[in-house]
This record gives sequence, C-alpha cells and structure tokens, in this order.
Amino acid sequence: MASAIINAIGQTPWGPLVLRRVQNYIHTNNNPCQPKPIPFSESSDLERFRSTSPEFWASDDVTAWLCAVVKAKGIRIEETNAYKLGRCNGKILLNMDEQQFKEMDPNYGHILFAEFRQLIQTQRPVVSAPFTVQNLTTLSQLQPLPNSISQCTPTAATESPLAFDPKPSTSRLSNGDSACNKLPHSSIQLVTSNFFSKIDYSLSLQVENCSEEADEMQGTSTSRRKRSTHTKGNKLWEFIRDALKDPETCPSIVRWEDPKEGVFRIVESEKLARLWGKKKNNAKMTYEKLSRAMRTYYDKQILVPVPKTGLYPKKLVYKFGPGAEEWEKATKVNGLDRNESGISKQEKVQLLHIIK
DNA sequence: CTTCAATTTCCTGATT
DNA sequence: TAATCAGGAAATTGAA
Repeated sequence: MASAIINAIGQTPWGPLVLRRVQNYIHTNNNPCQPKPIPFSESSDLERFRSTSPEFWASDDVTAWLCAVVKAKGIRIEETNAYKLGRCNGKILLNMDEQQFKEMDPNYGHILFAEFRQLIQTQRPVVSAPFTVQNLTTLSQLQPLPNSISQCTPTAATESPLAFDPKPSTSRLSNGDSACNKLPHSSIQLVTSNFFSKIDYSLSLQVENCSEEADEMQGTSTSRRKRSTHTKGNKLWEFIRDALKDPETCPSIVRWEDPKEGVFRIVESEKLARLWGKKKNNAKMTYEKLSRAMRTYYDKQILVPVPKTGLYPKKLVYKFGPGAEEWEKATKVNGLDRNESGISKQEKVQLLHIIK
C-alpha cells in the first residue's frame, strides 16, 4: 500500500521532492521503498486516484475521479462545475462539507459529495503522521487563474510541510519569471492542471490530424518537407523547455520530475513528436527520430544521464545539463515580450493583480 | 557556392 | 511483443 502511494506521488510533477521526504519518513519506520513503475501512457495516470488516498490527490486526480463519477452516474460533464472542482486537490476536497460541494456545483454537488465520502470510507487511511493540512484555502479564495500560469512551476501542486522551497534564486527552474514563485500560497496551491486546457488541446490535436489527413490525400505529405519558418530559437531542447512551461503541454505531454535538477519526463511521446514535427513542418516526425536527436545532446551536455537513484522512471526521463544552462534564462530575456510559451504581458498584469 | 551546426532518416542491436 | 534506448552513418536543411 505504501508503495502505491509512493508511486502515485512520484508520478506528479512535484513528486520526486515530496517523495524524498516521504521516503525519509518511511525509512525511519524501517520500510523499504520500491522504485516506481514506468507509466506507459497518460491514461495510466487517470486510474491513479483509485489506489491513492485523496489526501495525496493532485488536481489531475480530482479531475480523473470526477470523470469516473460522472461516467458512472450518467451525468453530462458539461452540466457539472468541473472547471472549479478540477482545480482543487484532494486535501481541499477532504476539508469541504456538503454545503461547500453544493456551492461549487449547484447541480451535482450533493452527489459528488456523497460519492467522495463513500470513497473515503472504502479507502483505508495510509501514511498520515507527517502530513498536516496547513494554510488550507477556503472556498472564497478560489479565484480563476490565467491558464498559462497554472502549471508554470510545480509549486502549484505543493503545500503544507511537504512543499519544497520555491526560492527563485536557488531554483534552477525559476522560470525566468518569478511571478509564479511570488504567488501567495493560497492562490497558487490550488491549481495544478486545467481540465479544460486538456480538452482544448485534444480538440486542437484532432484538428491537426484532420488537416494532416487532408494533406495526405492531396499528396503533399509525401513531398519534401516545407521549410520551417524560423530555425533561430527553434532548437529541440528549447522547444522542450518551452513545452515544460506551457500549460497546454505540461503536464499532459511533458512534465517535470524535478525542476531543480532539470529532470523532466515525456508523458506522451508521440504527441510531443507531432508537435515538434509541426514546428519544423515535418509531418513525418516520430518519437524515434525525436529521441535520436535528443541523444545527440549527450555529447554537448545539453542533456546528461539521469541519475539512477530509483526516484525516476527508467524510460522517457531526461535531464538538462550544463549545455542547456540558459534554459531557464531564455524566457527571462524574452520574458516581457515573450515567445510562444512564456507568460504574456497581459497575463503578467493579471498575475500582478492577483498578487496585489 | 561553401561550410557547418543541427537535426533527420535509417539502421542494427540491446534493454525494459 | 511493443516501446524505448543507444549510437553509427549518411543525408538534409537553413544560416552564415
């Protein structure tokens, strides 16, 4: 059971850091820890909530649970307030009473509350000692945040004693945009991922697929690939770095395993390859080819081997190296005018407004 | 036109 | 068995 928790935590973007503390705790109780299994696809994560105590649910897990409930109950998800609920993590749900569920979702709040309580009763509590709920956010503080900041750092998923220190000066991630780090706990801790951005993304992928198919029918995909619009600032590692900052792609397609160490994981390898191919106007890009290009980075130390600590999955995990030292600074330079995936001026204004 | 960096493509074989 | 990793070799692309 403990290993299930470890696995579940480890698969979150903030997992490795939390994991160390959990393992530390477990170690003091003479429990051996096991390396987490290798997830083969994002879909495996959608089942994580079933084997994980709600205390450890990230908003992804809440969303997955929500999807399971509406499916089981035959409820149309559009009729629920999934947007709001999907921004909560498990701890927040645990501290909500029926009235608060109803406030969040007037239509189905009572059902969701009943389902959640039932789930708690059927799940046995596990590790509890080192966890306490601190600074628990009240519902009145649930303010919508701009999409693009919702995943900007793993800080978003952390809180309480397990939260890692998001000091911009020491964090190699720092995002070049310490605005995220400056967000008050109460606002930022709520948001780990956005259900609707995932839906939007899958829709956009469908549109892409349609246009690719259309090209195929016209025979254009078999011709030589078109020139990419701009190669400057279009390197593969920069593309991945940007994808790690973009809520459209992080954590659904790539996600941090340990941002301080520069360790990240590719979640949806073929989707990432498709996006890279799209950027390079190369419809034939595959993960095989993308990963070959990534392996050329080992020579240049843009990527370095992932430490075999057992903290990370063995597959699809990479680590930025000194050759990619600028990876967090690049957006700082462009920060205000920003490229495709940083935070725009407008979003910054919104952010500052939230910060006050 | 040439050079060169950064892939891209294709491949064989190993590992998970 | 499929997906991924590792890396050689040659080709391609786009910028300087």
